[in-house]
Amino acid sequence: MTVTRTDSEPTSCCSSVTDAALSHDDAVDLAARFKALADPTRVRLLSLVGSAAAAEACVCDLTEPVGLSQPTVSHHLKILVDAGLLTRSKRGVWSYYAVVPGALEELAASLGDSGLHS
Amino acid sequence: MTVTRTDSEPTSCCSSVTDAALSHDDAVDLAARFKALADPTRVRLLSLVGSAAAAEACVCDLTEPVGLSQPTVSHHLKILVDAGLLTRSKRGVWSYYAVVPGALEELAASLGDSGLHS
DNA sequence: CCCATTCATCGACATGTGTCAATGCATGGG
DNA sequence: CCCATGCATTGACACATGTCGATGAATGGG
Repeated sequence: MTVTRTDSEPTSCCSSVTDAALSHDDAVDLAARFKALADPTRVRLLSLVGSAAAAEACVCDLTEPVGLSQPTVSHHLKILVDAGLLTRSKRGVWSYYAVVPGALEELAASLGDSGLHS
Repeated sequence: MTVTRTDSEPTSCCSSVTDAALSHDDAVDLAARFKALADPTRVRLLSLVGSAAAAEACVCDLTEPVGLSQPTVSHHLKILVDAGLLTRSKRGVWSYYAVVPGALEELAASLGDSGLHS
């Protein structure tokens, strides 16, 4: 449940938080993605997947570094996938997670590209 | 309570999430700041304050746009201040809030400057 | 065909979070 | 000196969230 941000192309293209007063819907959309990053475990998982040698990682490689149970790790990974920050590709018995290209950059742009004109 | 991120200069200077595996403490620090943005009301408040004509706003100017009670707005503003995203300056009976210069840009850098080398 | 492995889902629990009404606390005007 | 005003704090409540053990589902090997 939660966000289920299936795809939904960016509701507004190039607005940053402090550029103009955000609409209610834009604020909801932005906050939903930030909420996915509002947990140390998920930030760490994103970091682990993104910095992996093969640019992807399976759950079995992630449980030990974060020190949590497998169901909990799967739970966090699902949240990151639903937020559009990770992708999941199942090959054989393994589920490989990878960072969505440009997703973090887009989020960063929504945050602070207002600093570019200062 | 919550974060009480009084100041604490950035524990790590120039690391982005997907650059290398974040340490546990770095992940906690990053997630704490993202948590402040993990609510639509707070994103909206940040937007309202940042886009205000005088670059600052008092509580009385913010309650009506977000459609919440005054205590709730004060609560959210306190969270944003504790996260180091807003400053509060009291003049007379009014409390004026302003966006901390560079705070959002720094957060954005921690997020996605890894995209610059792609 | 059976079993081990990998992962997702479920149910349950403690804790955290957003919200409000009521109250407290300064400040400034009469 | 008293009172109105703007804001912060408190207490309370419903709800969301992180975590785990147990279970289910799918794949691949013997």
